[in-house]
Amino acid sequence: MAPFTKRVIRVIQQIPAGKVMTYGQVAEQAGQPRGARQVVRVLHTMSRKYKLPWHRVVNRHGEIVIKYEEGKYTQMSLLQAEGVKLNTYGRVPLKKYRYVPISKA
DNA sequence: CATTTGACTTTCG
DNA sequence: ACGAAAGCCAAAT
Repeated sequence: MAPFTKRVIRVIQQIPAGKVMTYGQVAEQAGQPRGARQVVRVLHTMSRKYKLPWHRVVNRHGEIVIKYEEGKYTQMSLLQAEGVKLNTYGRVPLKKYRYVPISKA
């Protein structure tokens, strides 16, 4: 697997409960600002084998973007279970919940 | 090897 | 603020 993929995994595992990151942010932290789609792929592939908090990753508006309705509900539940409130439009207020990593390793 | 495929992002109207 | 179109890049086919 590409080193980028590994870094993506590590970044995702570093997201604390009750916080979220955008796909773009994760990609950026993993060293590839344009790699949002690869982050998506990693989530798909690895969330089965590794235990990744895929539900803490949303699109740049804090929206739940998942392709299947069931997945959306799942993610909503998990987030709310961690104390994340969704606004009227069903979005996560990134202003409050966006996780900003400090180290850049 | 060429084409398709995304749980995305940016830009333009 | 919203929708459409183009851009991006690694994996699967």
